[in-house]
Amino acid sequence: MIVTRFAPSPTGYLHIGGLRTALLSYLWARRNNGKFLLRIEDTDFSRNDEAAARAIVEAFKWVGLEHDGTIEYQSSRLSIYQEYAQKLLDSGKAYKCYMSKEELEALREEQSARKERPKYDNRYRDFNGTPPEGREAVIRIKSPLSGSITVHDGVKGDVVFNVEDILDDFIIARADGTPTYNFVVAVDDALMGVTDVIRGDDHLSNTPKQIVVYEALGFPVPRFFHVPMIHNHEGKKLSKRDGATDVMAYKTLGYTPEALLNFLVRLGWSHGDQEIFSMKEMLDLFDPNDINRSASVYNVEKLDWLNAHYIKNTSNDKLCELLEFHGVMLVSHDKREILLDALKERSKTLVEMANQINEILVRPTEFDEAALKKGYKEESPMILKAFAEALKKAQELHLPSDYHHVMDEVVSTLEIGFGKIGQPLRIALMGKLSGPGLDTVMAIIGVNETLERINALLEK
RNA sequence: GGCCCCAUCAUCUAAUGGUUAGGAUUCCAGAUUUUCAUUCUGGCCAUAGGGGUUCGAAUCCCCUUGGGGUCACCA
Repeated sequence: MIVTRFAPSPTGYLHIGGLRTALLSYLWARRNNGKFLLRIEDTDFSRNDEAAARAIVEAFKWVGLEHDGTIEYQSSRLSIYQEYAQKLLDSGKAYKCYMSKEELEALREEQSARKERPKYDNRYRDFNGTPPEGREAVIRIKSPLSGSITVHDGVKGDVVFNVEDILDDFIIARADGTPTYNFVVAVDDALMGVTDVIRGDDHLSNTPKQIVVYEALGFPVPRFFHVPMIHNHEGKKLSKRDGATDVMAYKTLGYTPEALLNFLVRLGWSHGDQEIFSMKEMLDLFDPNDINRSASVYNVEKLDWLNAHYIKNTSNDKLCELLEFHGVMLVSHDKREILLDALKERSKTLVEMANQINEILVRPTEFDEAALKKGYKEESPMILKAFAEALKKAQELHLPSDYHHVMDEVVSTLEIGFGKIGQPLRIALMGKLSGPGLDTVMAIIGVNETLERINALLEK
């Protein structure tokens, strides 16, 4: 069975890069009828934040990712880590180190001065004398002193690290007894039965340390997939300054989860020329072994295009529901279908769509100056009056085509071009020169409102 | 700086060692639309540089350059 996990540290919200690795882990687990677990890495109590975990779950819920089992909090697993640290102590694979932070600091400075790699000097590795008084010990694990460690990575291939270059006897438990990251990650992944670790490639250089832990404890080493980072326009790691990095911000901005997930799955992964992936297609096709080796730049232009695509292909019922979040209530509107059919073709985001709906439903309070100058001519009032009269005489106006009919009549009796009536009418209805078809707008707001809006412009 | 990773259009990417280096987004032009948007058609744009290996290299090897990541009693 394939077991994957997403293991964020609770920093306040779900990051867009985190959502990507979560998605990939989720897809791979589901595709194999495996399990996708969620673990909150909160061993650093000074940064612990309850609400952050809830924020992550909320974001998962929004995009539709479901994790299996209960959420594991590392802060509630402390006794487990202590137990395994003790095991290593007992078997002589770890030891207590009484060096103070100050001594460590001094050692590092010396080493840097000599242009050496800062590194613990193993002074307590084989210590069995009496410990110095009043010192709390940290626990260090015995790392190999020579040779190399190879990470077999499904994305990067085999990556060989020279032990002398990167390792020392690193700390697995602090002086206050709390365990450190590289230790707990390995212990938890092993205990939770994780078989495939899919995570950002910023963790690649940590992996040898985790392998040291796996091996010391006799745990099997999982498969690793280190997914390249998402970069910003400057080519740096994505940060808050680069716009929306909080997943929930995308909801506020009017993106659909489908578009966002589709966008993220195509960063660093592809399947031929295919751009549109439903969740089912992702589940059928995604394989972490196909992930690209290189980083990709985060660029929302394609997300906009995808979002427009998904809006166009969403049912009106569903759109209605989604638009409520953006303050638009349409359930009881009798021309709902006409309205949504017209606007779903022309909106990149739900926010845009909501705005366009309001532009139609709410009578314009002012008329755009430039539009008046360009589209409201001397003869315009006469034409609008004629159109208003024709509207009053007409019977049974319901569909856009009914209104179009009336426009056609007026245009041919007055022997004018369509633009002569279209531009002033557009200003009357919308207050500006752009927008959906006039016949559609009139069908939505009805005859009375249309006449009122024409009057409002004439009286101006 | 040490170590590690990476390198195809502006961006996301495709190409069993043999293709006029393909698709998508953006951008530009045309068509459609009373307008704007949509849609459709077309166009611009790439193998970082230098050496090898090979009949043949985007693809394999080496070097250079550029970029990124990581080096804690953070995660």
